[in-house]
Amino acid sequence: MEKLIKFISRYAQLSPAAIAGLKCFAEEEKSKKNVLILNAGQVCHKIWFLTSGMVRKYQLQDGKERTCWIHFENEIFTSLDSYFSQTPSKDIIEACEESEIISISKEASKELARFPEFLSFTNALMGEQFASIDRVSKEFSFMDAKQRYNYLQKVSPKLFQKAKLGHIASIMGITQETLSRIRSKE
Amino acid sequence: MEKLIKFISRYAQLSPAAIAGLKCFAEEEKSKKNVLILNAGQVCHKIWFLTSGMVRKYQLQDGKERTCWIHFENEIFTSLDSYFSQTPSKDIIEACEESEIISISKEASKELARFPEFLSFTNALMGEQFASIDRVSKEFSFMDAKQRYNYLQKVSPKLFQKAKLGHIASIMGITQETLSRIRSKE
DNA sequence: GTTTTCTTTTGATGTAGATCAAAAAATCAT
DNA sequence: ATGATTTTTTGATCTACATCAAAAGAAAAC
Repeated sequence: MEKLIKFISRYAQLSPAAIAGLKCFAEEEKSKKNVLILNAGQVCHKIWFLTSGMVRKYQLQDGKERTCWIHFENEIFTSLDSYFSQTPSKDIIEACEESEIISISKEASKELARFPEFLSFTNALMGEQFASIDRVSKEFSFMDAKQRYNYLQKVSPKLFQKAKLGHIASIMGITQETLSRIRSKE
Repeated sequence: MEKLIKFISRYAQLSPAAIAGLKCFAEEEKSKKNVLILNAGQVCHKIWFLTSGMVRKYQLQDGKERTCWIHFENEIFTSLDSYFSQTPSKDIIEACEESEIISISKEASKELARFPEFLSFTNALMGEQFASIDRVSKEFSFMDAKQRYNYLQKVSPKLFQKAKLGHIASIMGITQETLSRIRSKE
């Protein structure tokens, strides 16, 4: 919980009351390796904070897994589409290894919105995420495979230390074979 | 202005005071054909509503124009990245034809945030945009050129009535020649 | 109504990355 | 350790789309 509070305070100063509220509404959970945190078809009611471990978000497309992103500790994750539109999720979220997560439900968020600091936190976070999604998705679309490789190594070095090749390739929008060949030519 | 109020009331019920505030802070502008609304390098301080006309958002990449999207009447637009991160824009926004727009500056937004209806409008809008960007960008990345063509025709038929082939192709992430060939095979 | 300019189409050729198949390497279970 | 399973690499071939070049068509200017 301390890690989450520290995370939030990078965006807004939390009053003791807000911290108490957070402790009351946020739930700490553990998830074992390969266990699903969210399955396709479910409506996503929560936003999660990853205290420790590694979590993968992917979709099934024609029977194939398409990895969207892999999160590491001190990151926030959810199924954006499902959470905000409250429709069944296409995203599947799974723990890649034993992970500790904190969940905040949509209702809890509404309660916490009574604290203005919390509201400015969520606003700042959403703005940051917006900017980041917009920027990264455009930059990515201009790059070829090699450039994406270099870019990803910069923005998420942990990915290359911990994730499987196939998953990294999928994030890059290429096949595992192509990524293997890129790597061998370095 | 009436169109904007109507647009907002799809998300939140506006009180007479909020409407008065909006009329006070929102600025109506006209933009002639091929005039830039936002240039690359500028920090974007506004969100715009397009009352009438047609507006294109693009970036320059290695001297080439890459069209991100084209907006039509009753749509909201801005440079997401620049507006939310307050960094110089890579996006260039231009009126493709004589257009009427309404601008709301970041400061005006802050003032208007005193009206809770306005806050719930922006929250709902941001949530919807989030969901939409997340969903569309993923769906798009799974599709080949022909599928993107069919998809775009569904979600933005106006695009095909009014925009140039080269711009549509650019949105699809392909060359104009390829789009021309796709069209000829229908 | 011609000429100029801009937009779209058509053709020939090139290439990044996909697909299929199988070997090699690494990890796991017993 | 030893075999079983998973992950990564390597090779051969294929394909969707890019690039370059030029013709055809449409729109704008005079």
